[in-house]
Amino acid sequence: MDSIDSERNITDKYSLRGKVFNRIREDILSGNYSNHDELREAAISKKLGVSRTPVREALRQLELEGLVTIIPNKGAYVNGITVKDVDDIYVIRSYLEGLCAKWATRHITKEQIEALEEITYLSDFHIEKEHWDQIFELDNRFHTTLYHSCGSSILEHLLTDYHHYVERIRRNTLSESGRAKDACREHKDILMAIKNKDEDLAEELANKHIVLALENIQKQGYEKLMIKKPENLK
Amino acid sequence: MDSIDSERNITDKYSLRGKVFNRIREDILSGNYSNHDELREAAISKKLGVSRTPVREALRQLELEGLVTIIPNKGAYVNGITVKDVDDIYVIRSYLEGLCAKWATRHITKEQIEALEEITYLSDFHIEKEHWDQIFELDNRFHTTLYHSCGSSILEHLLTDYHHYVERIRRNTLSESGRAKDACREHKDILMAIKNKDEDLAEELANKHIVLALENIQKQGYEKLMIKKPENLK
DNA sequence: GCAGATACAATTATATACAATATTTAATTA
DNA sequence: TAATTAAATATTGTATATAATTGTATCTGC
Repeated sequence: MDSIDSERNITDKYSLRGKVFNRIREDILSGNYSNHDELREAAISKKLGVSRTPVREALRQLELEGLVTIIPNKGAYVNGITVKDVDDIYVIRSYLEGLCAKWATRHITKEQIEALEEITYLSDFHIEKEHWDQIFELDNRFHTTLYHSCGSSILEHLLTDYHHYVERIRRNTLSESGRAKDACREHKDILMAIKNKDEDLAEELANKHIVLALENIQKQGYEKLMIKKPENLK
Repeated sequence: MDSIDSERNITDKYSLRGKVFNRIREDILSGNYSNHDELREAAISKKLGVSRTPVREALRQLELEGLVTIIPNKGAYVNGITVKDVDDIYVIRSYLEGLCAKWATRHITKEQIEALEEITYLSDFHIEKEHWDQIFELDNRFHTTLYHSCGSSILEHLLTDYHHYVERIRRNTLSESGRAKDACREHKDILMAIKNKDEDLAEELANKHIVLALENIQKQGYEKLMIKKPENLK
């Protein structure tokens, strides 16, 4: 049940192009395509029952996102996400989530703090019950709320992108290990530092939170995590 | 003479869409459009003498880049770059350029070091002669070479994007102040740290390099820097 | 004069048609 | 047979046509 709203913006929900974009993106990130696979417009449009136009637009966007490479007059090719990419993204995220927490300390509102408190509170409940979908959903909401509270649309945009990029792997780590409990503990610590207006501590803790997440992934081994999901594509 | 190659990839040079993309992007970044201006497909395609298709594809890409907001079935609107955006980008860059220098220390090749040495050497010459175009060009090359040498395509992609984003403002600071000389000095120090395999120092210096650049911008005042360029659009 | 309905104009969204380019296959020649 | 060229085929690039949506102005009834 991929229930979290993967949409990057309103467009995606209402336009064909948005749906095509999300679909191809999802297929790449979840491993339904292999690296360097050729993405033929006609084939995709036929498979999805639309014309080539929305497919083209989606491919162009995916190119900008870095998930697809387009060679003019030749074709579009999958830029699969490698193990090294995941490592790099986590390190980059560790820096930026730190910065985000720091800025959030300055800009966060009362309402946002309360939202974060509710999230961590609820997380405890679902972790106890091992409701993996809800745990993942809440983890997402914690981070995106924090991104929004930092007061920088630039940083929010960037972190949201990366967060999404490693969505699949994050979902797996949260459910297939004891990571969820630790993560929730770390969330609470970060939130406490923010509430105490200690921006340096908030930065340090948020940074460490991502470093620990990466270490957890590495401990589990990537093979298990980046496995192809046997989705029925019909 | 906007001579530096603004192309993000090969596509841009050969396809209409790429040209349209670069043109609109350039117009937004240089202030030829005002914030929240509506970008009508028909008008742009007519102005540039192409059909609506490549214009649409370009607008979709610019949406992903964050420079344009698209409201479904309504229109595309300019997301101008604000003073706060510039500040944020510089702070984000300071973190990431630091990380880049750190990684470069581990992954840089002999040839790349030599390229960087040549760049700083040449810079001295052109700074002496106040050849602003060449100075800017060399500054670009120093940074992009460093981005490439860090061994992470993800980080390279990201930094290249931001570098481009603030291109106009960077060009102005380098030419309208004594910043060029300082910047070159800092480049040399960073390079020296990398050569000495001191990754922590390299990170610190690269970080500081961007912080100083921002302080310089703030000292000059943004108004002067973000001024609309009176390009003749014909 | 105003609230709501309706028709019309403007604009985007998608589909289709056509053109340009690249790739493959087959034929031809040394 | 191997290499080269030419025709056929497939694929992308661009333009145009049609459908759907939104915004606006006008009209109607009160």
